[in-house]
Amino acid sequence: MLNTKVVTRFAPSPTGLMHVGGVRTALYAYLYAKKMNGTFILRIEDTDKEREMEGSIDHIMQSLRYILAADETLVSTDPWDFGPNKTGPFGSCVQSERLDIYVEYAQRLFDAGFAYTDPYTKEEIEIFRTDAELAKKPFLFRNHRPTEFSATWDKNKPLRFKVAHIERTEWVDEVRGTLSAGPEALDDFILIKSDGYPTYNLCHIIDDIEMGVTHVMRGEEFIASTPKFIAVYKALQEIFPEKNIQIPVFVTLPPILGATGTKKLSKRDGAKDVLEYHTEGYLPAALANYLALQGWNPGGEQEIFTMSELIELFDISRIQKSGARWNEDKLLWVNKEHIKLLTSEEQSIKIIEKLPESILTHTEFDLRFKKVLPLIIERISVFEDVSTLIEQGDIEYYFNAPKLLDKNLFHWKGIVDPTATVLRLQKTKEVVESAKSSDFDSPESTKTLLHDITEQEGRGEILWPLRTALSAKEKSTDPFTIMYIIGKEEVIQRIQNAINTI
RNA sequence: CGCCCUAUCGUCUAUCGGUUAGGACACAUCCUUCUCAAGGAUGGAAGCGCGGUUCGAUUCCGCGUAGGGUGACCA
Repeated sequence: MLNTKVVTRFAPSPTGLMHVGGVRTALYAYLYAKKMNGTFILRIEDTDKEREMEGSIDHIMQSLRYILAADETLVSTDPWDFGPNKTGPFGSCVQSERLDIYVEYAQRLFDAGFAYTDPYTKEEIEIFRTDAELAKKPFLFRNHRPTEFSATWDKNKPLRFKVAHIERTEWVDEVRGTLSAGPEALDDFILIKSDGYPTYNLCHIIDDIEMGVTHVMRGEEFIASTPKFIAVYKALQEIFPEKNIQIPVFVTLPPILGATGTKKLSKRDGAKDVLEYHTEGYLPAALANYLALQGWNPGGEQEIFTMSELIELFDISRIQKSGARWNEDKLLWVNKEHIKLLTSEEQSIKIIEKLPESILTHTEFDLRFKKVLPLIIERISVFEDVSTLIEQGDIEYYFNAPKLLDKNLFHWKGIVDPTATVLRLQKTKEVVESAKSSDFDSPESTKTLLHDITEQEGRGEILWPLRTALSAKEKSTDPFTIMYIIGKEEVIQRIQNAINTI
């Protein structure tokens, strides 16, 4: 009985910070696993001890926890079924803890004649390579393959895979269709380095087999080496017929291009550490939404999706072939749309945690905040924008009377006429003083309250100085809304302050 | 130099041989009784080129062209 359960994996090497390209690969693997009720594995490929970076594994885990927190059905804090902190039936998910397994496989490959000790030094190989280059010929190690092989594996030297059949390779990629490569793509490559560490080429295949991985999602940089991997699979199938080894389904993902240039996204192109998006207040659901659409789409015209919708709709056959350029403007828009999707409680929590004491301690805070919330929401794209609004004094005036008034700001269209401006403010104040409290029930009712005076005196003539008196800002929310928020008494006070200033 | 992949508005994309080639982001203009914001309306904007198959090609095929990947004791 064949086990048909889908198993996907994300297998980064801990050599630096995660950026959005890597996270998207993880996201697709996750979406597909969830859609198929399968298993998602986070595997750490840390066999290159020279390039490994301290703290990188932790950073990878944090990054995945951040973006996959978008999955509202997730109960655990860890989105992976198996990972560096959770071993599976196959053992550890960290390759450096699985070295024995690789050596065992390598020995079997050696015994079966699929691997041999590389007799050359690095320097000798380098000479072969430059010779080939000078002769304008492609370099193939197998042209220098020794004619006789030692009977025992010399572990002080690299172990090379011996390609059994030098021939054209053809395979099916779920995204690209039938792919093929000529025999030039096949060469003898290193399985185990002279330092005893196995290479990616060997480990990832063994792990995929041992972990039962059914679908391998990765970037197009791996297309070129796929014939080599297939050759290893074939050798292993021959050695271990009882294991019923299946070649996984290959799913090639298109590259994410930098905002400028034509190359794959890199740090040079402004690729940010994924956790920076966290710091900047991007919602996991928004980043997942945008990222999912960067190289895939379900057809149709909907653009905003929740994580469960993405899981529901995700479909390998609709993954894009060509690269997608990273567009931070659109990401910002997607985030804004997701902020709107939150409940007002969720929005409030995110905003309140950024507000200063001077606002939080206001006696009418709860009452006013409820009215202010939608005004803030329509002015932000990420929650971090709230901090900017605060710095610019765009929130303070909803709560506290402005302290510094610029007397030049009160004059409509810059026509400096203090007498006229004071007179209009005076008249406005009188209207407000005679108002009923119900006139402050909504922005519409305050507008009605001022209807007659604005008609008589002119809209700009009345509203500009009034709004300036209320907010002390050149640009702000309209006066009707501010009046509704702060109430009759405070409106009168602020107008009086303005009159006194002018 | 070899092997390989890709190609629709500025960007992300829809179309699965027949459409006035649609949507979104960005941009511009207008509306929304002052300024912003948000919202609405409108607009400009695309099938890389040449052949072939077909009654008909953005779509299928070939050749160019352009961009990209790969050819590590990296992954």
